[in-house]
Amino acid sequence: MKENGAKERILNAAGELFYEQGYLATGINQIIEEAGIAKASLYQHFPSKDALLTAYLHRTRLHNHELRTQFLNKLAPGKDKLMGLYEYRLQHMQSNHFKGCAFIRIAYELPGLSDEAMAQIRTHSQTIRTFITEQLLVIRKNFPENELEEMADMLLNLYEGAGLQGYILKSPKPMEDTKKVVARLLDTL
Amino acid sequence: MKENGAKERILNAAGELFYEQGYLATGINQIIEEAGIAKASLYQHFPSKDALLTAYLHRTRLHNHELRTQFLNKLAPGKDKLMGLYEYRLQHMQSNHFKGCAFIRIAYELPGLSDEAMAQIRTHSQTIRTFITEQLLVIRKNFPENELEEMADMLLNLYEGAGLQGYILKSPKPMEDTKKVVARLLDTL
DNA sequence: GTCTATATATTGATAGAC
DNA sequence: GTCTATCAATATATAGAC
Repeated sequence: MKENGAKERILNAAGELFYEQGYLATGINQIIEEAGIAKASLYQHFPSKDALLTAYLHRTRLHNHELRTQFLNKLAPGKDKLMGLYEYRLQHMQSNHFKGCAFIRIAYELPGLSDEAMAQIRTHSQTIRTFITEQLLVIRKNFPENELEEMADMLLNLYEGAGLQGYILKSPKPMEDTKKVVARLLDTL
Repeated sequence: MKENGAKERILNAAGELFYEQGYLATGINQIIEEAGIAKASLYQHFPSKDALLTAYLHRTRLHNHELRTQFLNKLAPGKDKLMGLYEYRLQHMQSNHFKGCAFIRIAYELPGLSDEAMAQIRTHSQTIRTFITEQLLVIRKNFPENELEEMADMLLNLYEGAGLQGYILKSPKPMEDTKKVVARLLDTL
C-alpha cells in the first residue's frame, strides 16, 4: 500500500471511518479531513459517496481475503485448516474490539444496497463457504454430495451465528465455545 | 393499539420507518409527516431522536415477543415447540421480504449504541436462548448442565446463522435447510 | 489534478404564539 | 399540547481559479 497518492489516501481514510462509524454516520467532510485532501479532489476520483462505498467493499474483500489466506496457509489442509477459520475469526474479533464483520455491518445498515455492492458481500460469504467445503472434502474424500452440502451449511451457520453472538455480547466466549463444538463434530466424520 | 393519540402515531410511524429504512436514513421530518403531527409535538413526547430509538426498541421487543409467543403457544412443549421457533422465523423472513431482525439491524448500524438500547437487544437474544433451553429440558429432563448449555448455544447459533444467510441471499433456503438439520439433531437426544 | 469558495438541501432541535 | 417559523450545523456535490 503506497502511502502517497490522493486516491490511496482517500480509500484508506474512508475505509477506516466506514468500518469504525458506519457508512451513513461518516461524512464526506470527515473523510477529506482524515485524508488531508480537498473536497473537489475526492470527487475527481469518485463520482459519488456511493461509488466510494463500492470501492471500499471491493478493496476490503480483497484485503481481508489476503490476510485470512496468509493465516490459513500456515496450517495443514483438513481439520487443522478448517479449525483455523474459527481461530482466525476469534483473533480478529478480539483485535478489533468486537466491531463485527465489515460486510455484514454494511448489509444491515443499508437495506437498499446497490446490486454491485451486494455482490461483494455475497462473494465474501460464498468464499467462506467454498473454503469450508474444500476442507471437508480433504477430511473425508468420499463425502456424499448432499451430506457435504448440509455439513458445510451447518458449519457456516455456526461460524456466522457465533460471530453474531460475540458481537452482541462483546465477548469471545460464543466463538470459543463454537470452536470446541466444531472440533468434536469434525472428529465424527 | 389505539390509533388516536399523538404519541402512538409517532411510535407507529417511527417504528415502520426505522425498520424499513434504518435509523440514520430516517429523518425527523419524515417521521412527523408520516405521523401527521408537527415537529414540536414530537419533541414534546420525546426529548431527542435517540430517545425515540430506545422507545422503538423497547416497544418492538414486547410486540415481537407477543406475536412469537402467540404462535408458539399453539404447539406442544418439547420438540414441536422448539421447531416452531425456526418455522416462525422462516415465515417471518418471507412475510417481511427478508429485511432481517430489527434488533440485529440496529446493533450493526450503530456501533456506539447507548447502554439502554443495547440492553434491549441483549434481552431479546437472551429471551430466545432461554426459550431454547426450556424446550431442551422438556425433551430430555435429565440433561447434564454443561451439555444443555452447549446444545442451546449450538441451536441458537444455527438459528442466527441461518437468519443471516437468508438475509444476505434474500432466500428462505438457509432457514429451511437448517430446520431439517435441527429436526434430525433433536431426534438424537 | 488539486485547490478555495460556494450552492442547495436537509439534518436534529427550539422559540414563542395560540 | 399542538402549531408555525426558524435556528445553526452539516449533508453531498459543483464551479472555476491555478
